[in-house]
Formats: sequence, structure tokens, C-alpha cells
Amino acid sequence: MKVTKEQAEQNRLALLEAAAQLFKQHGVDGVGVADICRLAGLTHGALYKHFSDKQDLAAQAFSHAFNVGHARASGAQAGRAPTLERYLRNYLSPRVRDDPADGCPLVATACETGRQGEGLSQSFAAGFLALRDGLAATLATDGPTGDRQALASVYVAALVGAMALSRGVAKADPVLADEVLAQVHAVLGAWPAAATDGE
Amino acid sequence: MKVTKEQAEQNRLALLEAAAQLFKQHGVDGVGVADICRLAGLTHGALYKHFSDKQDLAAQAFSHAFNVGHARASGAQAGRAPTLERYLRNYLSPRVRDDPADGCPLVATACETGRQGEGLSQSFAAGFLALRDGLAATLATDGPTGDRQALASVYVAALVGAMALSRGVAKADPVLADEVLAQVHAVLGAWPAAATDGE
DNA sequence: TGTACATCAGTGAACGCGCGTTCACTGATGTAC
DNA sequence: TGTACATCAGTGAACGCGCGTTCACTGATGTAC
Repeated sequence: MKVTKEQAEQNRLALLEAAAQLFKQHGVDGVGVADICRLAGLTHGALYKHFSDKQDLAAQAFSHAFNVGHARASGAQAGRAPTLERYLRNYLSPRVRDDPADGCPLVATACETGRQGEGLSQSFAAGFLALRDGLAATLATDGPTGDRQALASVYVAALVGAMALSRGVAKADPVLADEVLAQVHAVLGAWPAAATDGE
Repeated sequence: MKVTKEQAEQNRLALLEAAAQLFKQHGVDGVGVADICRLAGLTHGALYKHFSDKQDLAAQAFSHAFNVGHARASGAQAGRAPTLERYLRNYLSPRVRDDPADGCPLVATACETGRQGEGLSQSFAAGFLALRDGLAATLATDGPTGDRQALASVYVAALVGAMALSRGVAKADPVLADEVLAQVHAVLGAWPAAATDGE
């Protein structure tokens, strides 16, 4: 049965939301399209009216999730740029570690993006650049190499890596998992680059 | 048909090697047990004479791959401890990025370990601790928080994160992928903690 | 050393199941007149 | 505004396929005598 344009667009968004949540929780390879459609309240056939295939859905869901999260994180009060401390708190929280669906898609899909299609890689690269730029703007000084962008790359890498490591060890050693997040938070917040940070 | 004890042990190692290689390339969820057994030169039934299930194989293959790689990286000449620069070169090389089978299992499975069983998480945690200790021993000074272990955690997180990010953007933007590795290499090698490094 | 036989690593057919994708069909929407 | 009808988002059965695991069987190994 046909459906109003507004309803169709709403269904498309529901598919994106459901896909983003499940992909972040279980990985692209760990979720079936039927699960996604069920969570969105549709049957699996409908998916192919909005997306060409699972890879296309993954790429668009990544962009959607990143943009939503980025807007929420960096613009609670519009125009007020977030501080470095705010980035560290958002990224390195144990709550987010234990609930990947709430976290950044950059962390959730970092290791498997290389194994997926080029579309997802493009969304991933755009997300990385946006996060790196956002972080660079919060840094008080240039890094040891006199290159603020390079320093921001290190910060993004450390944030993503710390969360991935924390999640990886969590089942075997929850104490270590918390320790890693706390250590990286403390060190990244205390570097000279952050010393003159306003907050 | 039965087989000599030596042959059986050799087959077990072949399964571990094949599993490590394929898991690193395609992820645990991205490889079938039949593929692993085929690469090891056996049929899929044989696997269950050596490992209780796929999760058990994943956990043991991780430990095997990590120990082999760690020994090779840190002990080419036995007793000679590797320098920080050596760690950076090993971990952040574009060659390893393009051939995950040759790389560290910590990077390859970081993001998906949280979704797998507790056995893999235990192997993963042991690998993380070993790498963190190895790196801590190469650092010339404590970090800004006066805690050398915390600084080593940041280094491991940055190495793992940088490689994951580089692999993620590689398909969409190969130049950016190389840039990230070079930037992280430069910054981590130039921190005060590395300033008095011997090499 | 020679023989009889229990052991068990490896084989390959079979299991039930879920995968991604296709497609003929449905029927409310939205448009042309 | 009222009517006829083309559009197309959504449905659900069906496709071929590969998944992880089980199990009856094979036959060389390795041991007990």
C-alpha cells in the first residue's frame, strides 16, 4: 500500500536510526537487514525502496549517526563551541563504553570500516575530519611538531583507541577498562596543549 | 584416519595460524570455520577435535598471533629491548595498514572484541597489558600526570586508534590515510617523554 | 621383535537456520482532467 | 469540488547460499602383551 510522502520520509529516518543503533552495537557484519527493518517497524522488502543495498544503508546510517551525535555534542547551546574537557568527558565516559548504541560511530566501526565498502569509508573519513577539526579548535597550543592539526590527529586517535581498548578488555577485566579511560582522560587533559584551556 | 602426535600438533598450529590471519583480515564475524580449515589444509570437522568452538579458536588464535608478533617485534636480537622509535615504526607503517594479516591482532580486533566472548576478551586484555608494559619501558620520562603507566596507556591507545583510523579512511582517501600515520608518528616521537630516547 | 587391538585425529554428509536480495502483488496516495 | 487512474511505498513468499556444529565412520597410530 502506498503511503504519504511524509510517512515515507519518516520511515526512511526510522531505518537510518535503527541501522545506526544496531550497527554500532553489533557491527555491520553482525546485524541482518531483517533485524533493522523490524526495529524500524517495517518489513525487509521496504528497505530496498530507500537504499540500494546493505552497504549503502551502512554508509548513510553512519553519516546520519555522526551528524546527529556531533550536533548534540558540540551545540547544546548553539554557537557555544565545546571545550577540550567536554570532548574528553563525552568520549571517554564508562557509560558510553557500556552502551555503544549511544556512542560515536567512529569508534564503533573504526576497525571494520576497512573491510566494508567505499561508501562507508567516505562517510567515515568525513566524520574523522569533522572531529579532528572540532578538536583542533579546542587545543590551546600547537603540538611538539608545531602542527596543530597533527596534534589533533593524535587526540582523535587516542580517544578512539582508548574507547576501543576499554570495550575490548571490559568483559575480562572491568577494573582495567575503567582505568584505561581514566588514564587517557587525565593525560590528554593535562598535556601542555590543554594547559591554558578555559574551562 | 589417525595421525602421529607430531602431525596433530602441527595441524593445531596450522589452524591457529590460518585463524589468526583470516580473523585479522576479515574479522571474527567475517570468516567461516570452513575457510579457516581449508587454509590450514584440513576439513571443517577436524577443527572441533582441537577447539571447543569458534569462540575458543578466536581466543587462542589471538594469543598465538600476539605472542608470535610480540616476540618478533621486541626480540629480533634476544635481550635487546626495543626503542620507542622501533614501536612507532612497527605499528604505524603503511605496509602493515594495507596488509592486516601481517599486523597486530590488538588493532585488527579492537572494536569487535567487545562483541565477542569472554575468552577473546581475556586474550585481548593480556595482549594490551603486555604492549603497555613494553611501551612504558621505552618512555624516557613520566607523563604530565607523573604516571608512566598512564602515559603508556595513551601511547597504546594512540597507536591502535591511528591504525584503525588510517585503515578506515584508506579506501576513500589514501592520502589522508598516510597523513594520519605520519602525523601520529611525528607527534608521539617528539613528545617530551621521548626526547631523551636513545635511538 | 611380532602381533592384536584400542585409540582418536581427521573425514564428509547432514542438520536447522538466517543471510541479502528479488519480485509479483497490494492498495492508499496524489494528480490529471 | 468530484472522479478516474497512474504511481509507488510497503508486503511477504521465495531464491540460492553459507553459516556453526554434530556425528557415524575410517584407518593409521601407538600400546599391551
